Amino acid sequence: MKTTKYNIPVEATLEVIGGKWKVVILCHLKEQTLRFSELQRIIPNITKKMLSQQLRELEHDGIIKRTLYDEIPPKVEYSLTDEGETLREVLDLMCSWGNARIEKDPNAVNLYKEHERGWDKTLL
Amino acid sequence: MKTTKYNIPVEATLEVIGGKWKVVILCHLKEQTLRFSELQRIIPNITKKMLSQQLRELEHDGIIKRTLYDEIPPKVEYSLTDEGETLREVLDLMCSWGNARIEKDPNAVNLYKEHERGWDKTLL
DNA sequence: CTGCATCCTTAGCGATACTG
DNA sequence: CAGTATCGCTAAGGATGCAG
Repeated sequence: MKTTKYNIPVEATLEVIGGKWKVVILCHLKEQTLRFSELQRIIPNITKKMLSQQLRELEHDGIIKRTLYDEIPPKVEYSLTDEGETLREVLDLMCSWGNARIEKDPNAVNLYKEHERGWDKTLL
Repeated sequence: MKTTKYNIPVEATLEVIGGKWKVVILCHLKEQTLRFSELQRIIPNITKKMLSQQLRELEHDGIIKRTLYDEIPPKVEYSLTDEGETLREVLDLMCSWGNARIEKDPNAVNLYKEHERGWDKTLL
């Protein structure tokens, strides 16, 4: 039983979409239903373990829906639930804010954390 | 010079407001200018080190403004910059989404009390 | 009051191997 | 294809003390 008390309501949001990967995953799923392997491909830096873990948590929180097709080979699709759809506005805004920031100053963003690994993926 | 590329633009947003504390800090600062000690008081679980660290990063990223009053004892105020103001929509939405989610969960809503000090240890 | 320095703990995350 | 299991590292985060 969960006995968490929030000091401020936004912590409830962070509990659901916080962490390194969930917003990225949801930003893809809000555009289209995707299979596990498709998510892996368009999120190049995530490991299977993390992807699986984050998807399970999002499913547990009622944000995404997991559809298993009983085929060989297995096929699983992930999509937003109705509850997940209520996040669409938030996700859209976060995406467009990121876009605006990148266009404003493409360099300023990474001046601070020099230690961070650069991603040379051609995919964007 | 190293150039960091994002696989998806929203990662630029996460780089600025990601982590455990920044959204919480900004949700307070979007309502009012606050001193260091005031932030410490209304975010009971944050340590001085983390608060200081997160504030510095937010300042470096141009999101908040640090105003030092040359007094004894020292007085420092934090507020949103114009760039920080562009986050207000995002923050507002995240806050209201959290509110809505709490209201859906009778258990959590009963445990939540705004601006009360510390955690209710009787519930932990 | 506002913070930085130091040391330490933790848990998030990753690499790899394995399974139905 | 879609995961799980195990191990281990590292960076995030925490406790404490010192300083302007």
